[in-house]
Amino acid sequence: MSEPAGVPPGRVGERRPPAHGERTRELIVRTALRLFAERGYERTTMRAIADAAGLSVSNAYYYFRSKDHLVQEFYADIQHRHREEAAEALSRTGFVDRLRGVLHAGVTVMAPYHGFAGSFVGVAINPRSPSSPFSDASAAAREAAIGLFRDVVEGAKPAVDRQVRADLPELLWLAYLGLTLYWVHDMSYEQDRTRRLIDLATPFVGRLIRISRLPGMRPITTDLLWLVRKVRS
Amino acid sequence: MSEPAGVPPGRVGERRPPAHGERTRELIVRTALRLFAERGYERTTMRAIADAAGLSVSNAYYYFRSKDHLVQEFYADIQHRHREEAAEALSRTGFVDRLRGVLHAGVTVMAPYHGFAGSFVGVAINPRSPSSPFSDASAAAREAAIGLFRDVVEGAKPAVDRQVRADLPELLWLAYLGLTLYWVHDMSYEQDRTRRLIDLATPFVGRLIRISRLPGMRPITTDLLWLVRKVRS
DNA sequence: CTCCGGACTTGAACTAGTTCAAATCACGCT
DNA sequence: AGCGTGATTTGAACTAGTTCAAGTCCGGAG
Repeated sequence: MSEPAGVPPGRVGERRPPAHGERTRELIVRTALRLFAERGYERTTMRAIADAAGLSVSNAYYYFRSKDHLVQEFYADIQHRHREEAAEALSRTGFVDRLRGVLHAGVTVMAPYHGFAGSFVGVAINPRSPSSPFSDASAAAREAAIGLFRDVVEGAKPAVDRQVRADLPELLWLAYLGLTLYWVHDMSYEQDRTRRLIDLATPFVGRLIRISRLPGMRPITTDLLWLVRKVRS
Repeated sequence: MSEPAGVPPGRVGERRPPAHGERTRELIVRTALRLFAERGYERTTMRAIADAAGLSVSNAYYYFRSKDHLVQEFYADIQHRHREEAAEALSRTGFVDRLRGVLHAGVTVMAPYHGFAGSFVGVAINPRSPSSPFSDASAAAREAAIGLFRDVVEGAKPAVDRQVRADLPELLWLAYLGLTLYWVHDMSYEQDRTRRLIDLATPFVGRLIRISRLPGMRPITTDLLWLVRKVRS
């Protein structure tokens, strides 16, 4: 599994001296993303990608160690667009409004890929896969995603209770991963169920957070947060 | 994707007139399971399975439409052994004790497969896969698994609050799926983290259930259950 | 201009899941 | 015993991800 002799042409977030290959690399990504959207992941062969980009298959493999690594690129792209799509929601003030908006933005951005997202998730769920959300390789994308939820929390007015503020972004991100799993399995028209889940669950989350600081609940909240911290990898 | 001309040699739970092929079918399953345990999923090729069982590859495909379908068989096996391993825990009385025991039993049974369980989960998470826990094909296995948690709930003394009793088994099963995901990603020695999570989280679940019927909590519990029902496929 | 090393490309193979058309086998019926 | 039919079985191909060894290309050193 060590890097091939040639060169490791850079992970997602990495910057290197501008080589000529950068162009080719981007061409491959763009072509792959287009074909994924057109025909789905499994039915887009590496040969098809190479053909459509006007290269040889082995050349594509010079830039991406495997088809999985292309998926990683896909995530980076989605992540980026999620941020953009979420901008409007982040201009609101209420915590629940912000959270709901950001979640809907995520669903909106992923929508075109719903048909074959299962394949992607299947790849990503494997701890060994570079595109696993917990892998070192996707550390950058993960930080960005958690950062989005940090914005949700920190920009909220009235401010979120201090006790939970630190842990909440990561928890929300985890919940978002869960929501994605739900979405993948959601076969309703235009994934309406997922939309509805967001609309129903976000006020509930807000309520729980508000309740969490009532005198009677404090010890439970404390214990739960302790559990969460204890259990985090 | 319709059945091949020959015959659909039966889904997991199905009974058919005892054909000769039944033997062969079981031979394949046993061989595959052994090889999976020995070398993992990906490195066990269909050719290797066929060789070890003394058949041709295409013959194996006569009995199993795909490698994924073999995974389904794997789940059925695990499920069965989970039940056996859980027997002792189900002889206890306290809800938390029972739940904890059943969860530990699950982890114990899965342990030998931890190294490559990621591949299995990756296959199963795809809604299209027959081995998805939500698929029609695994309805039987799913019912059995939920049944296990129903036993946990219904056999508990003192009895679990009536309000949540109906929904709890399915929720616990979902939580168990989540626990499995955690376990897959748990790289600690002998998955100790997962064990610890079980030990910490089960009393917590017990506490939440007890609290849920306090007068102040009732409306929240009701709303949450309503949400759960609304959101279930 | 020429040469060198590293960046980039490529066609040909290799592997493994899957399919297919053509056997072969088993067995009840005549 | 001979036959028909459906159940089994098989070798050979096909597809697609991946690897490999052998180039080709390009920019800077001399």
